[in-house]
Amino acid sequence: MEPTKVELDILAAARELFMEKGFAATSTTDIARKAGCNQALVHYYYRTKEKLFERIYTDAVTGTLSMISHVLDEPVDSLTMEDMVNNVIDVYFGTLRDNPRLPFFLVQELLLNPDRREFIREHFIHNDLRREAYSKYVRLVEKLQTEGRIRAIEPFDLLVNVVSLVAGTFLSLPIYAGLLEKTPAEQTAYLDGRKKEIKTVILSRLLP
Amino acid sequence: MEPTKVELDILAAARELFMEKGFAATSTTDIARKAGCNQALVHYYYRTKEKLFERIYTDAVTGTLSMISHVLDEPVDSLTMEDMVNNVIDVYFGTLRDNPRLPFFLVQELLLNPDRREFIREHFIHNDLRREAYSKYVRLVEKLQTEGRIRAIEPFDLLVNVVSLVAGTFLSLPIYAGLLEKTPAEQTAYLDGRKKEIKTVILSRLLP
DNA sequence: GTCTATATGCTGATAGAC
DNA sequence: GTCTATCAGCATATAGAC
Repeated sequence: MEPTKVELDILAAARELFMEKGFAATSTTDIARKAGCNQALVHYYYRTKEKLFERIYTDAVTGTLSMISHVLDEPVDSLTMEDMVNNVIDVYFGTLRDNPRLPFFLVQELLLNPDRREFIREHFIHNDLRREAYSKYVRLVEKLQTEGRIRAIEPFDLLVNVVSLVAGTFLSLPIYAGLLEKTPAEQTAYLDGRKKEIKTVILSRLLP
Repeated sequence: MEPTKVELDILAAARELFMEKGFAATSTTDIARKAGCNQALVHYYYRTKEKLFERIYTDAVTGTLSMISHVLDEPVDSLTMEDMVNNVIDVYFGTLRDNPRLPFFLVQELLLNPDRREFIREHFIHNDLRREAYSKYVRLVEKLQTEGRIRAIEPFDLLVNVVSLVAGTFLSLPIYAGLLEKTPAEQTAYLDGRKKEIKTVILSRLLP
């Protein structure tokens, strides 16, 4: 059955509020107000606040994974390491520019609610899309290493490095922007500077 | 006046719970139960949950800053860049090993509650201890750069790089340990591996 | 200082009219 | 499908006995 307009509005409102204030601090009344409907409708469509959250969480995970998977599908033989690193960081940055709180949201709710871990394990760790994307990625890194195009590195380490640096940049953005009172133009300049710096860091680590 | 034992127990219980579940999901009843006293006592000593939180937050910020400041006081002329990077990362890792959720906690509550930003601004951005530590740090980086011991880099970028990589490691630990079902020994090995990798990354970026 | 009792308000969730 | 009305439960915070 086709989802109602209100149904989608509730989903969108909930996503924004969960990202903004976290699961615990968001009430179904907040969600209804933002969606422009009655509080009872939130429960009519999604039954519980928990189920609504799970829907949003899995959507976010799936979206992130398909984004990553897509980047890894690009051919690599004709590209320099510089181009490859550029592509990956550009795509990652582009995605987060539209949704800066996403990595924080994903980690946050994983850390805060132990009851939620089992759920996340099933939908993330045992996720076919993720398994496929990750083994594809590992094969690529090992190939580049065998060909002598990059220095020795554990694929998992490289992944954590990139994710940490990019996510850390977006986490530091509200500190930089909010606390140091920077203009939007300065924020964009900050992100561009960080992007360039991260490329330098990763290339310095990888190149022989 | 000397603080009571119960007063300190409440503070410790609140700190653990805020770090574990976040501000919103922690109730003063939880805190009282963990501290082994009555719920009314929490309010008797700290009046509101918010004030109790602010106390814990400033303590955490001050502790982190004095740790950083202390590392920067070490003499640098007789040290190689390798030694310097080793020292900083070792100290940073050591601190977080005892308190892995600290960086997450600090960022989390800054992001989630806009009302809290003004408070954090006063106690963090305009904090004398922080100003002193940061300008000390900037002078050090500029000195090393002038002497040609490191490549050109913005001091703020280097800071964000190190913090992102180390914090990212501890954020990825519960994912690595909790979701992938790793033993404590494997977790220690993971942290040691990450520490070595981060030193490699930072040195690759810095050395000419 | 420490307790019990309680006030007041908001929460998630449901029942039932339309 | 959408609303109003309402439930039981828990939250923070305080009053007042001891």
